[in-house]
Amino acid sequence: MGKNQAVNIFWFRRDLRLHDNAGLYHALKSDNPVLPIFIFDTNILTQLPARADRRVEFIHEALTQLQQQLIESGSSLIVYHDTPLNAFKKLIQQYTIGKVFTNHDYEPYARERDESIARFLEQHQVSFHTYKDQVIFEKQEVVKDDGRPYTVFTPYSKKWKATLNKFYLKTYPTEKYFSNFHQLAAKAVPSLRAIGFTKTGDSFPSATVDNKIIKLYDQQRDLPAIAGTTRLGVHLRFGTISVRQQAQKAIKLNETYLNELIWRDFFQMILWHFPHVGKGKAFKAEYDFIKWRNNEEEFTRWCQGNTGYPIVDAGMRELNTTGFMHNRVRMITASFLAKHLLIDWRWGEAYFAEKLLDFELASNNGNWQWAAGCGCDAAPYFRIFNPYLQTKKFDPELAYIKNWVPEFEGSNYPAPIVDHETARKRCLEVYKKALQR
DNA sequence: AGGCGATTACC
DNA sequence: GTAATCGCC
Repeated sequence: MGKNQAVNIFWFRRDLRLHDNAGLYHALKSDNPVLPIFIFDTNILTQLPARADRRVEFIHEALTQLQQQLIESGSSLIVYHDTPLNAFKKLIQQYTIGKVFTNHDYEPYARERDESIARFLEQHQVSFHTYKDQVIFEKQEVVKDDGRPYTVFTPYSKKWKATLNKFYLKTYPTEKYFSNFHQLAAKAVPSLRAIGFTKTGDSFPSATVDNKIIKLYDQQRDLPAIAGTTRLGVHLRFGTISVRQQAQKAIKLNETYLNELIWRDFFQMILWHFPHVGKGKAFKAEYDFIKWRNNEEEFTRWCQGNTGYPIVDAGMRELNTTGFMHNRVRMITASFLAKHLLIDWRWGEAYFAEKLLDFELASNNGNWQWAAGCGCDAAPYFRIFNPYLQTKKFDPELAYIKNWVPEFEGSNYPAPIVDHETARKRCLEVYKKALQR
């Protein structure tokens, strides 16, 4: 134990599971016993606006489960509450470390973090080994014939499907090697309170989903009144399920659902090749010339679900109440903010980022840019959702609206924040002006 | 992953 | 009158 026996480290980040975990598999097959760690990154936690945070709580629950499993293998997770650099400084003092293993993360902050950790480890003669785990294809694995990245989804998805074979969906049989975890006395996972947070009292979606939902996915996914989506986003985000196993199900059960998983790869790929989109820039630079109105009072009404457009308000209230919003309604509310209200899509992106349990930077940013028209393969600027027609198509019985905005027919319900036709024309003018430069 | 107005087709 | 089609935003 301690300094004498060399260990290798497996660093959990957004892959909070023991099964079918690429980096963990390679760690367990390596030359030393594996010490599993997790770092509550204070660089991130101190930026969070509230002390009750659904995502921190989700991670905490996932860690508690990991810990139980690790204890069964005679090992223990070591959880730090610090900056990653400080955590590794402590680790190096305490242990003789040969190698550090972890899985890829494609976000701008994560890339900088991993580069600095790699440099630090190198100075201490520790090698850093990283693996693809959270997507089926990453980086350069699916590119155009000339080697450049795709920026349009449909041809990307065709190449994605053509490239796919069993090899890419193979699960990593980590459980064969659990005896290679470093044996140590159980260490407690610090409480939420110890890392500066409180309970939200919310419950989280299940990590398993009825196959029927996936089978009917193409028919029901656009109807917000129906529980027709998987709600697995958060589990893919934090790796409490494996994307490979999920893709296997999708291939068996529903191609439309598989396409959603491909969108997820697509936006991670876009973020990797075009990191500026994750740093506040439009994918299409000319859209950064749009003169946003940015009316703060209107933004507040949008946030609170008081725009006088029932389908928009229903979505925002679902988000505020539950930390989830149905995807069809995400598109409607996003389009409404950018196009009807002419409020900078980045305000909306930030609001979703704060509220969504399943928040994923790559997908959230990609989809907001899609809705605002400034993304790769985006909705053309002149495609402006009509909230009433969207309601007629996707909530014809008004069941979703009645659930979240029960007063929508009463005299207490606000008049529309802006007339649809007026807003539509205004949007076309403002966008046109910016794009005609 | 649309919507709108005009035109045309059909009753 | 109303549904399908088209060009444009």
